[in-house]
Amino acid sequence: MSEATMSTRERILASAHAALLDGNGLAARMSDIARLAGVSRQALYLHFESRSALLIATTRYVDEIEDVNSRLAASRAATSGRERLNLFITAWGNYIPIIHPIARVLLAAAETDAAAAEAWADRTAAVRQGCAAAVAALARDGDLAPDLDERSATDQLNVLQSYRTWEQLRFEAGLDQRTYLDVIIRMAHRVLVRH
Amino acid sequence: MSEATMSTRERILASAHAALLDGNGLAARMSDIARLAGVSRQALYLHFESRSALLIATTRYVDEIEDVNSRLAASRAATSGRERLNLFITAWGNYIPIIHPIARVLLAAAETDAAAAEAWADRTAAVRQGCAAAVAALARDGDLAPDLDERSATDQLNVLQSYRTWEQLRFEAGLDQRTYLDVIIRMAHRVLVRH
DNA sequence: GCATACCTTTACACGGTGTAAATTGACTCT
DNA sequence: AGAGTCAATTTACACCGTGTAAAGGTATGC
Repeated sequence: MSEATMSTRERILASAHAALLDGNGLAARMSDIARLAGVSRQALYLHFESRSALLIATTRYVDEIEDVNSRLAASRAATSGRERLNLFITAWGNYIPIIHPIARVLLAAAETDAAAAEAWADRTAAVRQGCAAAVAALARDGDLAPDLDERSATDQLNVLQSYRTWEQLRFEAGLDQRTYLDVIIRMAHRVLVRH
Repeated sequence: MSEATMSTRERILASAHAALLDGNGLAARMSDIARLAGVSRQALYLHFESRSALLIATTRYVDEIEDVNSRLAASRAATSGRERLNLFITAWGNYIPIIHPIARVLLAAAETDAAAAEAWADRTAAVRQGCAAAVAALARDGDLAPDLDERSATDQLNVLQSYRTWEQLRFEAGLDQRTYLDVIIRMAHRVLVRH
């Protein structure tokens, strides 16, 4: 889809995405996005109610063009619970870097904007469901640590898989993506799997 | 120390603390803090360079009145590495709720303010040191999981002990403080300790 | 040839941070 | 008592970013 054939709305979304990816993420004011899209700042408000609404729409847009669903679908095909755990951690863990730049800003907006907070909550709920499914698969195989109920196991896996944990390990601890995945897989196994 | 005998600077810090504790944490604009301290908004700028500087000073102030140092000192007295791990997790885990309201806002400010970011980095570095010490004590006892080097073990403990992990388990997962501590202690043992 | 949809330009209100300058009041030093 | 100094006050304003408002332009379809 070339620039020219894209609808204005799509161009705005693509530009919001680019602005968020680009340089420190600080350059994503409404006027920056408008300039990138080749449109007036006011045109943004014709398509989106507010900055928050635009950010929320941008996450959905990226989910779509990066096809988050089929990425995660792979893990559902796994036969064993352990395998499913690995595949889910890998699939989600490799998607985090992709939505990170948008999520970062959406999360900041959620601090003051209720709609953004709710949009964020939706996303985390979806991830939690994936965690719950992986835990259920482990339990079905009898591989879940015997002192854990599924709910608590889900909480624990969810923390390991969280966006914030990724941020800390990648940026504060300085791990590369491959090492991050290794570390989380190791932690998840030790925490969740019977041994 | 009564209101009257406190220096203006102290009254400002106490008011900043109160404003941050109080109601959603949203009511901590410079003007709110000034009103609480019974002082003009401009007086705040006589004592602190900027809002960020005031937030940073407030964290130090709270660290002092809550005596974070002696709280953490307890864990250093432990004889075994395992005991030290437990004591450290408990001590820090019980301090997080106390600084949480301030840290929350400081962290938000760090998004755009370099000084705030650095102040935050200082704090996390201090916690990391505590993690490293606990890991070293485990290693000394031969209780560290054999597939871990101390650096990676410190990263992993640090993630479990992080402010963000606490936030997620307390507020997203809905655990109470006691359960949070139990969960983290369990995870830390399974992740770090040889078995 | 007219309506409609879409976008533009210009202008402004609002909230919050930060700066500037002139003024007041109290305390100290000699 | 008077000068100097320090802390705080009042008032006013600049700046930035979001969001609103209104009026004008242009292409497309009927």
